[in-house]
Amino acid sequence: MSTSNKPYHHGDLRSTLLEVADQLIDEGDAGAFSLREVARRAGVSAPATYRHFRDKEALLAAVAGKGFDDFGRALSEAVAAADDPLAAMGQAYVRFAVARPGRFRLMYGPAIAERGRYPELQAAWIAASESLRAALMSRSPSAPDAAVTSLKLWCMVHGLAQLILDGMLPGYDPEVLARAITAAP
Amino acid sequence: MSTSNKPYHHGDLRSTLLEVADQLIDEGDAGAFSLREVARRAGVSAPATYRHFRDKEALLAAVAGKGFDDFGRALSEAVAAADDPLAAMGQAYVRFAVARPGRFRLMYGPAIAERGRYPELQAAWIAASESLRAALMSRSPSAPDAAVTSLKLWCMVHGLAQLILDGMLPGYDPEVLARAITAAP
DNA sequence: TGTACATCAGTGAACGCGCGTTCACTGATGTAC
DNA sequence: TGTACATCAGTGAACGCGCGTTCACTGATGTAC
Repeated sequence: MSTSNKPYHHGDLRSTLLEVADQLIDEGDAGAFSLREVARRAGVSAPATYRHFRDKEALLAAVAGKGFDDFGRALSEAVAAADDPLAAMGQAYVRFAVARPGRFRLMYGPAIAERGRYPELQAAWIAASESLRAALMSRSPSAPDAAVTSLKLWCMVHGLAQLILDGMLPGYDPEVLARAITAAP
Repeated sequence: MSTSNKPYHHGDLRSTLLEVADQLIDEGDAGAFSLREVARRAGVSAPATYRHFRDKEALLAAVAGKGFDDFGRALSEAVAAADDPLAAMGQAYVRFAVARPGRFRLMYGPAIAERGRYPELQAAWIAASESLRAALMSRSPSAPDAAVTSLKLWCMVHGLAQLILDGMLPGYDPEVLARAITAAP
């Protein structure tokens, strides 16, 4: 079949579905995401998605995996170019969450019941967590309590992102909050 | 009608619905919550719920409000009895989340689109945040950067709770993590 | 005490909906000879 | 070059489902006289 017969997607359908799903995840209220809507936007029938993903959750897992890829990249880029790697990471972390709340919630939230069922997702998370760890350890890499300090910092930054997304800090600029939180003591 | 005709709930239906909904919110995977299931468990027809709540979201908001009441109470009880109020609060915070993840997610998450539409929920949150604030300020109440320090601590504790619920810290005992995080520096 | 009446919490039936997933199929593409 | 055939990505129809919500109703309860 020629490309002109399928005007709504170019290249392989799998990538198109991923892109569309990645967009859709950030629209409307939570739970508005559906396989059928993804197919509709890709200009394809709903069953066609089953050629590329086992089921709805597998598609979500793929989107989440892509999310962690982007996340890791964003973190390490921010860290690489910064004087204060930790502060840069914190700001990048929060910026990532604020830019795409639905994607962030998908990545961290309960929509995917067992992450262990998706090796690619697992791998993407592990890769991202390496970038994260590097930034978390940047201030005092060899202190005896480095593990606890890292955990504290991660919780702090992650908690800030969550609280902002959940509307618990209304009226504050996320960037300002992120800077305040990650400022060197 | 006599009480014996309605064996599944005692006292006013509104309270029964609240209790049942509060239980249900922590069962199964997210999104399994439905008005119809709540009514079923209360031994009542689905439309009966509309005598007591405008709609599904209003019921959820009521449950969330009750959640914040309990939350605030748990925090201040923990704080009151402790040598180290901050550590006690942190542990109570995490314990609350771990004990009832669904309820915690409902309270903080996006299930209720606009919290502002539910004055009781708003009030419950404000009351709970007072207990929280008291604990957050307990270590250095008059330091010049008390606001930022409080925010940091809140983010830290909240982030830890979220990361545990989201399965990002598998294999660790939540209590131990909470203690580690809130230990005095 | 008895009766007419208003109130109102709860009922059962029905509405329209969109969902995830399955099924048998079609028709284009690539390959073997 | 031509032909028979296998492959396989995508289709349209259909499945069964449970949902939130509305509607006209019933029947018990409380009140006024």
